[in-house]
Amino acid sequence: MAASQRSRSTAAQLDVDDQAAADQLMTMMRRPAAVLQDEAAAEEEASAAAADLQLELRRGPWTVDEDLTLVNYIADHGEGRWNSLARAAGLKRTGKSCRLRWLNYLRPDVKRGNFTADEQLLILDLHSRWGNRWSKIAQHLPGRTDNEIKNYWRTRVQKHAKQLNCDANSARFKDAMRYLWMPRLADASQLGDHHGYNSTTAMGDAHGMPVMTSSSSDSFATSESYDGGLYANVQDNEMVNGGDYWMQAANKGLCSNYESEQLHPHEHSQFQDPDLVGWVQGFSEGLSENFWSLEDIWKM
DNA sequence: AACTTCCGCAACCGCATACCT
DNA sequence: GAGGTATGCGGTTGCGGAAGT
Repeated sequence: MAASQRSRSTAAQLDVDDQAAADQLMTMMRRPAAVLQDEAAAEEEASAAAADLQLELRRGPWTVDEDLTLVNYIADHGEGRWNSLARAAGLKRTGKSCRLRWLNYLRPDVKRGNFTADEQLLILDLHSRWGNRWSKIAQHLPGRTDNEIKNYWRTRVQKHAKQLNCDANSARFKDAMRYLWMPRLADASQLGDHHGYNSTTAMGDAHGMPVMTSSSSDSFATSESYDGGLYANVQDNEMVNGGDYWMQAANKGLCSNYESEQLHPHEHSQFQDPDLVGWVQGFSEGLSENFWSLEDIWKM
């Protein structure tokens, strides 16, 4: 779904009448969260008893008012202690629900919009190493949530795997990713295209907020934990072309299962599974030219 | 125009782990 | 160490809009 498309949670309730509330929400979301204050704890205790009376909990999509309440409360009292926070804020939601809403949607630093080439490349690389460790992967994509990455994987990557009649976790599909998809993403990255495919048209999100399709250069520049990784190579513009990119990636041990001479598919068709040679080459001739075009990759 | 199918994503659920008393 | 609670994580669901017929 395009970044500009309204989210499910707000599509139903965000009409003209809600615009003022949405504007207020926008403003609040930009406020830095204050540290948790001691008096807040006292407030929470006092309100907990009263809140016990209102046992009916809301579920489903969040309203703008609920968002506002949550953002306001966190701005004043900080996040954490979600169950008591939910009660103290007067939200008829579980602490879990509040936490999820905040982390996945309301946090000021949540980046929305399509994944850039860098981000896609990083996701593919990290997933090949860690599997479905979405939270761990998300730690290396500033502003992206595990939920978003998980959805990306399920809707885009697995869709292509399905079209190829193979499992997304199969060695065959991983090879296709390594030898066809990732090099092209790396090339795109080298060309300086750090924006999502439809970023130019994604001017606003569900709340009318500007979609943060900031360049990955900006966002990744602050990543400190992924040292010496694939991303760092891309960001530092150390490599001039895809070949150098993969050579250096290999030298840094980033392509775990492959020797450096195996890394460039057009020069070395030495696959983990010999049967894959013809299979992958098939994609490089015929179908793959369309199937694995950069545009298709962006669209995924 | 009406209906159906497909797709993307927010939100929920269950479980595991961490933390506190 | 036991029990209870809070938090985090990954899998799954279901809604709403887009696309297709």
